[in-house]
Amino acid sequence: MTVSKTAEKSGDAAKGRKDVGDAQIHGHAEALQLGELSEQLGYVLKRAQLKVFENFIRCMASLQLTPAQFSVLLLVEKNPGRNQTEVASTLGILRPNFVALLDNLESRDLCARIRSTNDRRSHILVLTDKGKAVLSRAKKLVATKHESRLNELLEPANREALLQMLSKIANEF
Amino acid sequence: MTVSKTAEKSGDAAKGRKDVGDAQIHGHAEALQLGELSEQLGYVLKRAQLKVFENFIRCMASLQLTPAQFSVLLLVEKNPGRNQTEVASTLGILRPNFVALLDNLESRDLCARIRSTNDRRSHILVLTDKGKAVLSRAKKLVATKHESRLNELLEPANREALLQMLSKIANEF
DNA sequence: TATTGTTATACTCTATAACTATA
DNA sequence: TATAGTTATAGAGTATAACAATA
Repeated sequence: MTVSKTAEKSGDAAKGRKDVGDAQIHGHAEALQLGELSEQLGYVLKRAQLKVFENFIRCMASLQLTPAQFSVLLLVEKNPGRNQTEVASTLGILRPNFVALLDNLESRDLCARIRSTNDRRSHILVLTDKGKAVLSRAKKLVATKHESRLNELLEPANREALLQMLSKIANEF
Repeated sequence: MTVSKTAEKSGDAAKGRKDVGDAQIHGHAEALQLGELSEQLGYVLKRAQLKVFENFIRCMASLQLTPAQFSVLLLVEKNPGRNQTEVASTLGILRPNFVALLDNLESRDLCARIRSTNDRRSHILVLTDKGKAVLSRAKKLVATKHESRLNELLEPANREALLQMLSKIANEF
């Protein structure tokens, strides 16, 4: 919302000179001061989230899996036999919006809708063999390319603390 | 992307019973297992971010300020006299998308565009008196309603560590 | 009557190209 | 020629209402 994916240049910062004569003539080259913005949790959270998604998408380019698609595959693998409503609502996806997402995964033969015999209104979701194979490769990519990048930035203990705090916010805020 | 704003009920969890007979007949009532999803930084980050924005918007309802609008007011207050391109790009907002956002703030007399005398292509941005007053009230609302809520959840030291890790991710990932 | 999956639709955010006025 | 602000437009993501099939 506040933040886009490109446009990250952010100017070339003040080069340590005292006079601003150049800026007066040719325009300000100095980066703006973020001030209180850098203390705003929502702002920093949003920018961090965009960066992480961006990196995720880049790491998954060869498999063409978005974060949302990956989350569906993970959840269906862990909970085979659940219906669309259950899977969608667990992920916070509205049922109408889940249809196109599933159409995509199904058309790529990654997952399948099966009419439930108990309740013929329901579509039970399962991963196809190809879906399982792709998910397995996806997990490896996440581990070797995506998470490894994160581990360079944060200490393992910090990484765990970060996840725990974010979960707390997600669940209790 | 993976996550919507409503649809947060997430089922009423398993009630500690052993048999799943009821589920077999009337459908699964048990919550799905998140599994590896709860360890995915991107997933947790996104859900936390949505919760924080949701709360922010609720806290700001009386002033009708979105997170994006608040971030613009904060940045212009801290850096008066910069032009649209500078402010927008600092916030990661694309220039074309910044126009409507500014139109809105200007129509509410919160900020003003002033044609620069140095470079008549540029619009210098400043807060109006009303803009300063509204921003001041907004900051108080953020402190008393929004941040106070966060402080109930996290220890002050943890809050600072969280912000620092998120900044690191936002800037270096 | 209620629920599942679905369609249609609208609104917001984000992204790109191209115009205008200035430089 | 290049840049600032703007317009138009397209694409995601998200939201609500309503329908057919089934319970």
